[in-house]
Formats: sequence, structure tokens, C-alpha cells
Amino acid sequence: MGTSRVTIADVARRAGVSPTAVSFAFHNPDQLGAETAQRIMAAVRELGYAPSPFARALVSRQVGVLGVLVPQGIGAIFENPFFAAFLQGVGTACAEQDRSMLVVGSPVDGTLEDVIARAPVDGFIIVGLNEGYREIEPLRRRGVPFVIVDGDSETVSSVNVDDEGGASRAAAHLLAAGHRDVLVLTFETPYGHLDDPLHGVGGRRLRGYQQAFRDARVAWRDQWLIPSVASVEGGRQGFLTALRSGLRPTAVLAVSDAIAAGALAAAARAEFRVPEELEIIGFDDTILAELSCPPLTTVRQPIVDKGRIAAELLLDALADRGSAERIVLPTELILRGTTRAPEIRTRSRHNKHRRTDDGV
Amino acid sequence: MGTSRVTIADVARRAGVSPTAVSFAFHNPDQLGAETAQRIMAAVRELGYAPSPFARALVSRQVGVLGVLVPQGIGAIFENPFFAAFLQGVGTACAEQDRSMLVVGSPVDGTLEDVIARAPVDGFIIVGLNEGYREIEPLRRRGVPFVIVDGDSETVSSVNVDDEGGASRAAAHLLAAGHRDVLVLTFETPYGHLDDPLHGVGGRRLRGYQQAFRDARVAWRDQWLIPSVASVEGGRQGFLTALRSGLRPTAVLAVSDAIAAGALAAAARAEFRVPEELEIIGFDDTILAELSCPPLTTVRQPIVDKGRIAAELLLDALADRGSAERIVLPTELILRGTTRAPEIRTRSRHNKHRRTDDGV
DNA sequence: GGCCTTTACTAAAAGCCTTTAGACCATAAT
DNA sequence: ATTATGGTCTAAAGGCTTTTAGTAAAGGCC
Repeated sequence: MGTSRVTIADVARRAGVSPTAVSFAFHNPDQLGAETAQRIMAAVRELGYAPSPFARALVSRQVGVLGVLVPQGIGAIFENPFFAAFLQGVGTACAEQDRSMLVVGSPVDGTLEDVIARAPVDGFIIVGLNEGYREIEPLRRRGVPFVIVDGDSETVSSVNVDDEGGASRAAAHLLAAGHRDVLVLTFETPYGHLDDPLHGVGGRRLRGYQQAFRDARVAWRDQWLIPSVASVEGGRQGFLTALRSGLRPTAVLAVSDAIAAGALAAAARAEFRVPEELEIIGFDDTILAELSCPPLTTVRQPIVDKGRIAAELLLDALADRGSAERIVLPTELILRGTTRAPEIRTRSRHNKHRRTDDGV
Repeated sequence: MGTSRVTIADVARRAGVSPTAVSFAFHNPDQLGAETAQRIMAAVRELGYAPSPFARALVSRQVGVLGVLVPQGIGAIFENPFFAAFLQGVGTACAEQDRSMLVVGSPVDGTLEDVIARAPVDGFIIVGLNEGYREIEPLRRRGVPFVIVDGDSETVSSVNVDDEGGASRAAAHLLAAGHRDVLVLTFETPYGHLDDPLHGVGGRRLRGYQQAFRDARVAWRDQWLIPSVASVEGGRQGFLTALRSGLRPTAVLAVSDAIAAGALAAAARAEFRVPEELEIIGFDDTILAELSCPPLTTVRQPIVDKGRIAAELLLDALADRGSAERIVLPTELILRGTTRAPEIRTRSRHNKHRRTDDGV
């Protein structure tokens, strides 16, 4: 408060050495006589000196911080179990290198660009934005390395999962069980130029569903597609909207577990028996899927790994080792309680389906 | 990579002005002629200039980052739904001021102290550590403001909840229903000097339970107290340990929802009917409580608010307004599916209990 | 025309650290 | 005895920006 910061010069004076020596005492003790080094560290303790992270970063060009950029309100980020798992992966990789993690979301007033520009990080993990996106141009110019997650990139590393494959397997599972009246709940993307439903993970998953319909020669009907807010509440609304427009689905494909859980809740309220009268398949395999009642059949993606791998790729880029890699992680259909047991009918068939997704 | 950063001097040269003018163009455009300001901004765009956050922070003593310090492995942090909610609160307050949020956990190799020392933040929110804790001394000396959450402080602001009250109400609820064989699952705190079970939130909650036993004149038995790892798995193990040592509880008090959920799962496996044969009360009211089957009766604490308020207090401290405040938020017993409906017997009594916790 | 005020801009310092190149001294090698 | 070696330590530059104090020119006023 009142007293001004204690600087390296203060310590140097106290210990009767040059500032250089103090710096060496921290980073290069071997350069110093043992006795001197001790005297310096004693002065450090007495004065309670800690180097300014900013001055240090200014010269060493390293802060020890990895940024995670998610173009959503921070509230939305932490309500979404996907991000909890993802950040766990990123954080784990950070902790292994004694780094910490900066979470950057869309600000309430200012622009995302400003917040990015001011972020004190060594590099960024950018989630859900393609490389070409305007807001990230400044990063490139500032020379801040970044990697892309759930988005496309030609020039930097990216981590994605096989959304289309997973979605297609989910849809195929339902179609093989004979369903024709399948309600599809997709993301209603609220982000301007990302609005095109063929963009982003929502678009990919949708394409996967459609592919399965084509493969099974079942007609795709756009009226059975309901865009929903990406939350439990959104899923509930989506399902109700469907009912109100007169649809009577026997199965639901949801592009996220949250949406699926909402649909499940709404269905239970409307006295559908799940899975006997209504089968539901979600996406992601977040904690929601495991905990819902009954537990959700869903397409699992390795979320924690995704975060960890993204962080590792970024660390590679920071160390200037490794070149741009495009990782695509597998997805897997996890059968739980919102689909009927398929073993009786089509065990071999489904096993085949499930096997298409190994390898990285 | 190859090209070195473009600095303010480059822009100045390009626009034919001094670096000062460029700085003014950003922060004080009124000081400049309109035409000059435009020329400068044009040069900024052409060169793709972005000020270095570090140089800027060095002089302005502001980075726009709030740190959240949790003395646990980052993996553990993000597996815990409590922190998701808490960070949501902190993040919301950050976003409102165009700041971002740095999450600092215990590193794998290095020391917490080092990571703290290097963290580029304006201030810290410290969770679960008392003011006197060694690791935070450097912060005080470095002059980094901080607030304490779930811990005690004489000199800085703190945010806590009425853990004892909530725990006591939970225990009283069970005792009033006639339970005598109550299994108590507490935290097994793995952090050195925090190991004393009377420290930390675990200790407070334990004291609350014990108080209720005293009030109800029911003997407290230490063999019925099982320390458990703070996770679903930990709760499962804790319950099984109890069974193996021959305990046959009719009710469970768990100091967190995760532990309660684990106990619930283990109980279901062991063919206990919940709540008919076994009543369970958790703590926190995280998403786990709502989603478990049956949904968990629990002691709710306002987690998101807790985070938001902590951030706001820190922002106050940063702005040098307001003095150290001690906030204690209320807790509330939320009756759900793991306890039997109490209305029949003791409605008025329980309402009275629930009312003791309003006000901030 | 001399003095004062504005306006538009700049020089220089401050902010704090790391790193490079080199000084100085004592000891070992030739 | 002289040079090389190695161990300790320092001076000074560099990293990039903001801010304070101040200059120079233009205009207004008496």
C-alpha cells in the first residue's frame, strides 16, 4: 500500500553486490561464490523480495502462462461440463511444466480483441474458432503462437475429434433399430458469422447424422431438425417445441449431452418411457451423461485428452519443436440406459460400427 | 518466429511521430491532432502493432488479470463441480470489467510459492487457505492484494459460508427423524499442516454436526467418522470401509456432494433402499446433487455468488476502495430424494431450522 | 509588438529485470 | 617469471511502454 515495491537494486544494496549478482543468485547460482549466494538470498528473505513477473517477462519473453480462449461468456463456459473436462486436460499439461492457465472469454462490454491483446500469455489455445477468424489475426501479428481446437487450420496445429463419424454411428444405431421418426436437436449458434449450421462442431455432427440417413436410405426431413440453446434448459425447450409442432418422435439425436439431458427430462415429464418408447443419444460423454437417470447413451469424445494434447502441441510450438500437426481423436458410441439393448438383434453389426473409430 | 516484434518505435517511425504520440493515439487521442491520430492508427494497422502487455503492465501496474489460487492439483480442481461454479462466479465478475482469470493450482514438480511468485496478476483470490499460511506471505510482501475464501483473515477481506450452521441443521434433521446410527464421511485432507480436521471447511462442518449431536443429546462416536477422499470414488470407498468395519448406518452425513454421491452409489450396490432404509445428506448443492438418482438432499451454499463476491471484494481492494470485509453467506438445507419427506411429522420445526440462515 | 494561453507534439525518465561482454584476481601450467 | 585458466563479480545494454515535464508554434489580447 504505502511502501513502494522492493526491487532487485534494493536487495543488491543490502547484500553489497550488483543487481546482476542478485539475478544470478536466482537463476545461475553456480556463477556465484557459495557464501555470496547465501548472503544474497538472506537479503532477499529479509526484504521480502520477489522479482516482478512483468519485468521478467519483458526480457525473457516467457510468463509461464497458457491462455485458453473461448468465444463465449465466461458464465456459459463454466456451466458447460465439457469445458470443465477440457480445462482439466489443459491444466494438467500446464501443471506438469509449472505453468498456470489463463481463461479468456467474451467480455461483457469490451471486445474480445481487446481482451486478447492484453492477455499476458505465452500462447493461446483457441476453442471453436477457425484460423481465419478476424479476432485472432492480432495474435498472429503479435507473434503469439496458438493452436486451434474444434476448428480448422492450415498453418498451426489443431486438435479435433471425429465428430462426423461419431454422429453417423449414433444415427446409424437408431436407424438400424428401425426408427424413422427421429428428432434431431442441434446447436442454435448465437455467434454471428459462426451462424452457418454447417460451421463448427454442430455442423459436423449434423453432417454425420445426415450421412447415416443417406447410408440407410432413410429420407431426411428438415422439420425434424430443431435448433436448441446448448444447455439442459435448451434441450427441454427443444423437445417441447417439437411436441408442440405435432411431432411424435420415437428417438432423439442430440448434438450435446446437455441438450439430450434436457430432452430426457422433458420426455419424462410428458410421460414418455425411456428407452422403451423413446430412445435418446447425446454427444460428448460429459459427466451429465453418466449421472442422468437413466444414464445417457452418448457419443464419447476424449475431452480431457483433447485439452491435454492441445496444451502439449502449444508447448511444442513455444519450444519451436515439432511442426503444425493435425490431430483427430476418435469418438465412440457408448451404450447406456437411454437406448435399448441391441445385443439380441444385431450384435455383430453394431460391433462393426463401433470398431470403425480406433486409431488416432 | 523469424521477424522480431513490431514495437511502438516502429509505428512512430512509420507515422513520422514520436513514440509518445503513438501511445497517446491509444490512450489519449484528444491530445493529438485528428489527422495525426488517424495517420498513427493507420500505421498501427499496417504494421499489425499490438502493445506488449508486459511492458504495459510494468509501467501501469495493471494487467487486467485476477488470479484464483487453489492449493490442489489442477486435475482435482476441475473434477470438482464446486470449482466450476465458483470459477463461474469469479469469471462473471471479471468479464464485467473486461478482465480475465488466471487459475493457479499446485504444480507437479515445483512449489506453489514459485508459481505464485511468477503469476502475472493484479490480485489473488485464495481458496481454502488461512491468511497465515506460509505460501501466501510472499504475496503480501510483493504488495499483491488478495482476498480469502473459505479461510480466516484478520487483515484482508474474506468470504465464507455458514458451514457450521448448515452442517448442524443437516445433522439435526437426521437426529430429529430418530436416527442414531449416523455414518459421518469427512474430508481426508492431504495438505500437510491443513491436516488437522478442525481446520478448513471440513473441520467447520464436522463441528456443526457435533453441535447438533450435543443439542440433541445424542452421543457422538468417533468410530462412525470415516475420513474420505473428496470425490465420488472417495465416498464410495468411505461407505464400503464403514460396512467392512461392521457399521450398519441408517443415515449418512457427508461433507460434500461428491462424497455423498459415492456413498449413495455404494449403498445402492449393497442393496440399501434410499431413502427408506438409508437417508443421506450431502453438502454444497453442486450439480451432482441435482443429478444423482435419487436427487440428493444437501446443504446448499451459494457457490456462484461466493465467487462473484470474492472477485468484487478483490476489485474493491485493487481500487483502494472499501476496507476489509468479512462476508458470511447463508447455507440452506435442501430436501430432495435421499431423505424421507419430513412434512408429516415436524413441518413447523424444520421450517424454523431453515429460517435461521437468512441475511448476509 | 510583447505577453499569455492553447494546441500539438517530443525528450527523457521511470518502471524492473536479464544477459552479454568483460574486468579483476588468484591459482595452475609452462 | 610469464601466460593461461578459471572463478567471481560488475557495467551497461536491452527489452517496451507510459507519463511527466517541457518545447515550439499559433493565436488572442491589451
